Amino acid sequence: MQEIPEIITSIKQAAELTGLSEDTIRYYERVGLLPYAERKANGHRHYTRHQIQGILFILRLKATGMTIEEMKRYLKLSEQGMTALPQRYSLLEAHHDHIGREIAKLQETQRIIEYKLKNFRVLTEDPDLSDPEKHLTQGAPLSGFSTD
Amino acid sequence: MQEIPEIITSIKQAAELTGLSEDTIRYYERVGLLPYAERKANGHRHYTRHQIQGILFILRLKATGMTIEEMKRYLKLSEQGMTALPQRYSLLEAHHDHIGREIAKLQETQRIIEYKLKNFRVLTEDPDLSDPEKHLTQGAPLSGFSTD
DNA sequence: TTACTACTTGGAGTGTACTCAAAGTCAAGC
DNA sequence: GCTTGACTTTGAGTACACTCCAAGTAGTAA
Repeated sequence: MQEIPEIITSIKQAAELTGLSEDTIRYYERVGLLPYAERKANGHRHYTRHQIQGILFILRLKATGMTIEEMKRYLKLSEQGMTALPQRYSLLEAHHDHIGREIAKLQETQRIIEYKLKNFRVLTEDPDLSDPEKHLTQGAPLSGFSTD
Repeated sequence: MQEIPEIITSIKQAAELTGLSEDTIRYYERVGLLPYAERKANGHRHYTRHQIQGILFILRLKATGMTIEEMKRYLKLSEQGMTALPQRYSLLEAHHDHIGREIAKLQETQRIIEYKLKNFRVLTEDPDLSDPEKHLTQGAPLSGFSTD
């Protein structure tokens, strides 16, 4: 991660710091995920370090599968400060649980893939063995469709 | 999970067994993710247990973030049988790694959320504390944008 | 025979999240 | 003064994965 300067003087720089495209930053502003950015005399956007950190936090939420609308809801609650604390808490908690379930699903799929990879390895050690997916197809004929 | 019968006599039943909608099953067939399903005399689709298991495996891959095109690529390799084994292996391995990185990202986000939740709890125990997001904003003024 | 239900097809429409293009402004360098 | 480049805006277009719809057919039930 690079050092974020105190003031960010262009959308290009903001894009570089966040990894978003300039178009995406404008798009996020347009749909209300980002607040209307302040403009310089010539109309060009500029940002504070804090705003860039805000974008980076949004990207964290996004990476967890939050939609733009969900993120907007959360940010709106944040704007309301302490009064919306309980809502913010339960929203974050629900999202935490959601991520937990996501992780569990991914891990189970990883286990399936590991099992299949192990079978592939057996196959290459002893080239006379049959289809590595048999445990999934339960001996049914492949009929033009392979289940691995 | 319910028991899958040997033959599945309608798309409706296939939809029930897989959790997909009938439209989605037809869509998958249309785009080539599923092979052209056999038809009865009246033109209605029917399936074997094996084909349903194929759909269920596809759903596993899908759940890991594979696109339809990626799944098609993999299934195509599977059709080629043993000759494409090395390609299948490395494709699965790459996908396994991909999932691993996904999991790591999600876990990091979970840790961030846990940290924030902990701060929220401190707040409600002692209502005189300030913004729970301060560790993320590094004391910058909120300027209409909250980073949590 | 009529009604109803369950399917069929091809094609159009939807939601999400961008992504691109056109036309214009502004400041700097030659 | 002219060109170049970096931005601005609005609006249209794209990619993906469905989802819906209209028109038609086949089989069953009254």
